[in-house]
Amino acid sequence: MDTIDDRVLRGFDRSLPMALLRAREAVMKKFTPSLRANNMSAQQWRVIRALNEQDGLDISELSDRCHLLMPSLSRIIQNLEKRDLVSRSQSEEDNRRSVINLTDEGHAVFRKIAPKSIERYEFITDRFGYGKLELLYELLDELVEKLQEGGDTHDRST
Amino acid sequence: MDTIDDRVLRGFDRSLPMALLRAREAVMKKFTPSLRANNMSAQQWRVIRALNEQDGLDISELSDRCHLLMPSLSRIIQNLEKRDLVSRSQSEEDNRRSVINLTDEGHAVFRKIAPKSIERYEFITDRFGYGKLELLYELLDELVEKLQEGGDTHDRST
DNA sequence: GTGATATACGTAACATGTTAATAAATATGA
DNA sequence: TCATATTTATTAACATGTTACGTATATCAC
Repeated sequence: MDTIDDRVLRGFDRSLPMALLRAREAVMKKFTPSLRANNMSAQQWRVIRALNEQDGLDISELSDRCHLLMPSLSRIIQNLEKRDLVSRSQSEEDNRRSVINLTDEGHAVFRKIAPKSIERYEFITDRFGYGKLELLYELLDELVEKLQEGGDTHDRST
Repeated sequence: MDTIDDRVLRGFDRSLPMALLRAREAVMKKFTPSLRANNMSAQQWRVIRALNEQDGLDISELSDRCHLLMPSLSRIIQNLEKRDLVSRSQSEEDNRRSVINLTDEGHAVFRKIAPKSIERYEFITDRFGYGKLELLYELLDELVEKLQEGGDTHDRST
């Protein structure tokens, strides 16, 4: 095994990205079947859920809120549109923007899946503990915040 | 906004999968350019890194350690093989298994990228704090453990 | 107003995620 | 031994991740 600069790279299975990935997989694992039973991917569900919270978002805002890149979202919207779960209209003030709305059928799908999502959250809170869950949220938020704070000056690629 | 069973679904941007996703994105963000500069994807790097830790793994073991599904890994190995970063040989005891080894060129790529990875870890530790980082690891591990522990009986899809 | 810039959205091309189906080798049990 | 089941790996097909590029509209500088 190669070592670098007299330092050793953190053990692979102890790396932060892997730990986060594993946690995400564990959290999603038992919820995905509920989605698939309704022909929904996790990403499509994110869009539906975001629109349920606030209807009439444009694609850029959806991209931000769902953490989906524009090209992915573009295809996802087309897919959902084809299935009549969302509808698209032109913005009045800015002709570049498309405004996306949840159709009645879209709302129906949301109401069908949401209880499963709530169940899952309750199960996780139950198993892991409310306090630890809140602590985890705080740590994750703080991590993101600290990594964004000005600089990252050791990398000039931006 | 629809509500379900008198309960409301946790705010979208406060959901656990999203928090984990955001954290992972933040952690990876400044490291990806180092990978791309060497024509490496994050997944390809995982494979290289796993093989550097222990050479001669078969594809199933790589799948476990890298958290890559077999079909993805199958394509990734083919890609790396084409670029002479890994080599493939047949297992003696079990003719179904392929044994994957890092080539000299593969080791060279590892040694080229690894310092950037170490830098990134040090930066994160510096910004976030060693204690908090360890606490985060513990919480993530415990979360995975608690969610796996027998049952998940509220979902019968397995 | 006109021309340069920036923004919103889309497509292209390739890599990966994900489920299903398949082939080949091995293990199991009658 | 032989049929059957299991394991290992691949491919197919489609959705998504990711970067690069194109197009239309909007904004800004002058």
